[in-house]
Amino acid sequence: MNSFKWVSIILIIVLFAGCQAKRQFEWPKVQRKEQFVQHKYFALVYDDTHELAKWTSYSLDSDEVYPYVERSYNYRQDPKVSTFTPTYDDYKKSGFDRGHLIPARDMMFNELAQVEVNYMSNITPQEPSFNRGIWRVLERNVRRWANQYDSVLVVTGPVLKDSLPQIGDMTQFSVPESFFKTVMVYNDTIKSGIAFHIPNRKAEDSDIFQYAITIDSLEIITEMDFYPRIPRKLQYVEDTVVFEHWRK
DNA sequence: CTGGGAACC
DNA sequence: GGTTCCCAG
Repeated sequence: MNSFKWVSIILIIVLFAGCQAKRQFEWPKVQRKEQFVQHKYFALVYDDTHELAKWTSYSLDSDEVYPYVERSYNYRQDPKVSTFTPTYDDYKKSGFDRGHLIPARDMMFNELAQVEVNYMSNITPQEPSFNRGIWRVLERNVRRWANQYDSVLVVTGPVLKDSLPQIGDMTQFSVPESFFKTVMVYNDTIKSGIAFHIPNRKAEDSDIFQYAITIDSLEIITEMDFYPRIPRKLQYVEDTVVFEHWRK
């Protein structure tokens, strides 16, 4: 009886540790003092000086790409962000799109996902020609890769730095000069990563691969550690881009 | 909520 | 033409 009790406890600890490791693998390293928010379908860190998310992280599986619910335009305050975020009205007549970091289209597999994706913490000011142009093409490719590889891990964010231009009436927030996205395929068959760094303006080149870089290079630009739990032996996933894995 | 625009397949 | 980013009213 006693040994059964101990075996149970150890089993629970091992299972818990396993779950923790698996989940943590999905998002970048969280620094001290950062405001980390965990929703059901994605995680983010909110930057209170820029009043934007510093990064968002989610996984997209092939069976989530098919839309089951309608697209919502109900932009609400993120209940899990303790500080006040910019409002819907702050973007009115600003000349910028309310651009999603995690695409609304990727969270149409159920109602809660669609509610969460429209929280203002996931919204950033994007030049319309950027958001509706090359950014959308990149997002469409992410869905293609999710279908192709069953599941992808995606980290998306604005490149935040000092002295960005500010907009907003109620809440002042920064207008990023560029955005990034990392995509990681990590399963038993294939392990491969790619990053994109694209200016927040009409793209000179419509080919997304002109903006592709290694995850390592993006880590230098953003001063972030995107996949802190990746084993040392698999470092090539971050320091190389195998374009054949990503091109059609 | 409806209509329309732009970019890109 | 269809899809998917949106905005304005």
